[in-house]
Amino acid sequence: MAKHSILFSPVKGRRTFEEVSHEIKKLIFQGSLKPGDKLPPELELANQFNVGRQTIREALRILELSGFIKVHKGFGGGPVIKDTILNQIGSLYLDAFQMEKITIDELTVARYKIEKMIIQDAVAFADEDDWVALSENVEAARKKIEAKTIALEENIEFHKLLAKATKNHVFFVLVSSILALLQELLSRLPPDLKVSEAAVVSHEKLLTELMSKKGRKKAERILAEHLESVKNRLQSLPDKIYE
Amino acid sequence: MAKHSILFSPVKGRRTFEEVSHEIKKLIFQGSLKPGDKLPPELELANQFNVGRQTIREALRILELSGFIKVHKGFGGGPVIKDTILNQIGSLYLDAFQMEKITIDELTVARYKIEKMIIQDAVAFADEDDWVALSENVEAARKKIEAKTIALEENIEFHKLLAKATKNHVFFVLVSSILALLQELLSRLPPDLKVSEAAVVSHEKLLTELMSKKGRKKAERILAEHLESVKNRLQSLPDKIYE
DNA sequence: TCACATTTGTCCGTATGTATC
DNA sequence: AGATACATACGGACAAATGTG
Repeated sequence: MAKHSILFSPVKGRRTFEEVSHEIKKLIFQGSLKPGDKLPPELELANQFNVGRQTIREALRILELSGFIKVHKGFGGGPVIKDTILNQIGSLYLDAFQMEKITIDELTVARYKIEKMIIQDAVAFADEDDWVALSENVEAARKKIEAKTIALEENIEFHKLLAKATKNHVFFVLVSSILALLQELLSRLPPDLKVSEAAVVSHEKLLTELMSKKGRKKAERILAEHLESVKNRLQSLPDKIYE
Repeated sequence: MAKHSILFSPVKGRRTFEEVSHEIKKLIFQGSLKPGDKLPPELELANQFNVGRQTIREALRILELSGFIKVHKGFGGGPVIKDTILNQIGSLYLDAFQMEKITIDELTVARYKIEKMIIQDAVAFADEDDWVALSENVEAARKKIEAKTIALEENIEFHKLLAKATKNHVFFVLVSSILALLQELLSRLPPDLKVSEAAVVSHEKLLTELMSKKGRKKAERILAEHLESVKNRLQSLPDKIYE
């Protein structure tokens, strides 16, 4: 028993489906349920928790929206544990950004300032593994471009790897959620190979400057130009995302 | 009709309850549904959308978790539109916090760097209204302290007002979501009048320095000390938030 | 305090759609 | 192509909570 009752979640007024989703979350946090693991089908979950199917379904909706599971239909389907919940935060940000009437310009400015801060910490704290991961990323992106396919995932991943190199998980979460938003927005534009290639080139230059550990100022300039081009691309989006 | 078909959300594989929640979201974004407005009861929603009640309930779960509505039980109850969805992001961050094994230390460092960046923009872009709002905030907090009650909401609000003064909504959303997480964590600690008062004093000093427009360096130092004390308070939290 | 109406919360039975074998 | 196993969705029923008279 803890000294104070500070670690108990409120039970009063807790609905059954909240109880169920909380229990499953707990198993995930404890590591009993790992990414890729399959949960039993709804009917068996209902039996095991001794609740109705509707209750299970509402619990699954919560877990799904929170990003903990993905539900597959059909034979051999059912709820599967996902590997990250960060993308889900991004979609909530998308709603928040819509409600706060955020402009592409504000997004670009904020992203530039935050990522500028991040590359400072990245060069300070990155280890060999980080540089390898970043190099492999631009290499993979380059190969995709040469195969005439766009490298959206790799280009997004590049910025996540930078954030990871700071060794601060908060930056990683913040950048990941902003990037999830960005990916949402970019996915609404028609794919463009040239734009994708330009991004890869920017990343290559940026990485070179960062690794030289002397060209931080130049790296900042490359970052600014890179984000500006993304911004221009975003400008062609319609104002309202919800039709 | 738009030039490209980029503004259509995917309909493929869209489940009915997603369709319903999307429609209601749309009404909120359009302003047809404003905060405080009541949605019809589940059964009538089911009739209006011509779907079953189960479908409506799953749609409501999504809207609830996303922070768009709050559901009240009993007579005169039903779904009510909320005024902000930002707080909801905090609880998702709480999950990410657990999943990504974020430490109090990382949180403090990240918050300091981001808020440092924010006060730079705040002094640059704040107008008279912002300074008035900030002054009124510390005044209200001071009065609460003198009445021997803690000023948690005011102290959280102070940092939101700073972010608002940057005139960049992205910073506001980012800071709001981090603060929502912070509030979640602090609410798990027993209230402490002295700590709350110390925070108010810090805010007063910080504001004075910012308004003098000369003491930015000093303001940064005050901010650092202030966040450090919040950090020390958070250290007493148990490791696992989920019991 | 006591009914009473309203609305959410929960369960069950059944039917349909869908992906895999 | 057909059978299987699963999610999805509908309708009806009752319990529990909540505000009203």
